[in-house]
Amino acid sequence: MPDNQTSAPLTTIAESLRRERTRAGLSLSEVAKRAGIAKSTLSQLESGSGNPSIETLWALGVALEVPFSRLVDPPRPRVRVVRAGEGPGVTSEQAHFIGTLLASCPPHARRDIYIITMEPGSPRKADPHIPGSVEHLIVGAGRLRTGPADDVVEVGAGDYTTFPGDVPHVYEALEPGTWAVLVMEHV
Amino acid sequence: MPDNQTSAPLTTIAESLRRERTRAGLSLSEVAKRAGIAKSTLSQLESGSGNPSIETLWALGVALEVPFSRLVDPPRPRVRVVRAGEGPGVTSEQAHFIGTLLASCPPHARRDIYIITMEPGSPRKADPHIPGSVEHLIVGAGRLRTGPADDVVEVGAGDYTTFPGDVPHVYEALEPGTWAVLVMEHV
DNA sequence: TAGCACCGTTCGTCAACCCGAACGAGTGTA
DNA sequence: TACACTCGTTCGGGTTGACGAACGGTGCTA
Repeated sequence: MPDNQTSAPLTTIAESLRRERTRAGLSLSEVAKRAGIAKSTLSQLESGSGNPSIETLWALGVALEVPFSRLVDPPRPRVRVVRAGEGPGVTSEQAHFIGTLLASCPPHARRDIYIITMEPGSPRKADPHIPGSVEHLIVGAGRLRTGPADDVVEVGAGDYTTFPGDVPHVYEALEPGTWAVLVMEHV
Repeated sequence: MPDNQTSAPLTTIAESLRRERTRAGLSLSEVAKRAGIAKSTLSQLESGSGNPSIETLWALGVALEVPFSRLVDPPRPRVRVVRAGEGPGVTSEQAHFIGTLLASCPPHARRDIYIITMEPGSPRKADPHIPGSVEHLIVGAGRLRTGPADDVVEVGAGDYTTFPGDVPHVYEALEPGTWAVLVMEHV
């Protein structure tokens, strides 16, 4: 049961609207015109005062060209790739030894460890797992195209990537003898 | 640009509300009371007439114990796969794809993921971690001597080993460019 | 400097969302 | 049969969201 219900959605929406709008490089007036709403309404929404209706927020999602859920859910980092040898924060260094923390474990999460081996050919399309699941992948050898169906990345030996597992995602080996460590995380 | 924006959200919300409510086995009155909204409001929403505000829909999401996004996103196919031959060992086999479950995660355990790279030389002696911790190691390349100080094993690329982490243990690379995935498990 | 265009905010007005109450229908019980 | 209870729907009324207009501020141009 993911408790993303705790935080008030209104402030999240306010932040998301302004963030997505500035990211797109659009003015408040322009977005309001595209969405077909009054710019005064959008101004109040971005200031945090207001309780928009679904249709209003939906129109804004269309105008900003972002999926609706991105406006209400806090912007979770989706696909993250750590290339071999450039891990964020070397945590332990001792004689000829380097440790890199790839993903610390959230409380009460469950992580199962797999090794997967693949050969080039038909890409494997994985159905979504239970909501909230996250996949971590470290390539041992070969090259691999993987990630959510709409956001695929290519990783090689030693690379690390993580992405949500509750959406359709793919695995496709690009070289013979490709294998990887897969850590499946359930909430 | 995922075009999940096309379908009208109101009918989707209406269906989602009724579906999630019946799935939970709750009456309309009960859900309305839990959400703190009038049951007339919920009745109109489930009938498709109405354009709820965010706070109203959020309260319903909390009452139904479902993440907010499930009420607005079209019901994604929640395929829960129970593969043939479940259990430790080969769990999934598909065209050019083999998945092997190395270690199923015990409940309420925490697992942190590291990549460690080592060069031959002086072996790294690790002090015991907190009691109950277990280390899982998958070698990406090279060779490695590791394990508790009194029970060292030698592993190569693609090998997996696990041993208790709450006793003194060692890591020693036997070849240049040795690296491995380390999953540290705390209870 | 005056003029213009656009920016984002604030102010009244209207529609509609949300509410409480009342209503008809179904079920179990004395 | 009469009663009590709960179900989900429908009906007036108040609060509020969405709208349009006007406002001050900024940058560009003649």
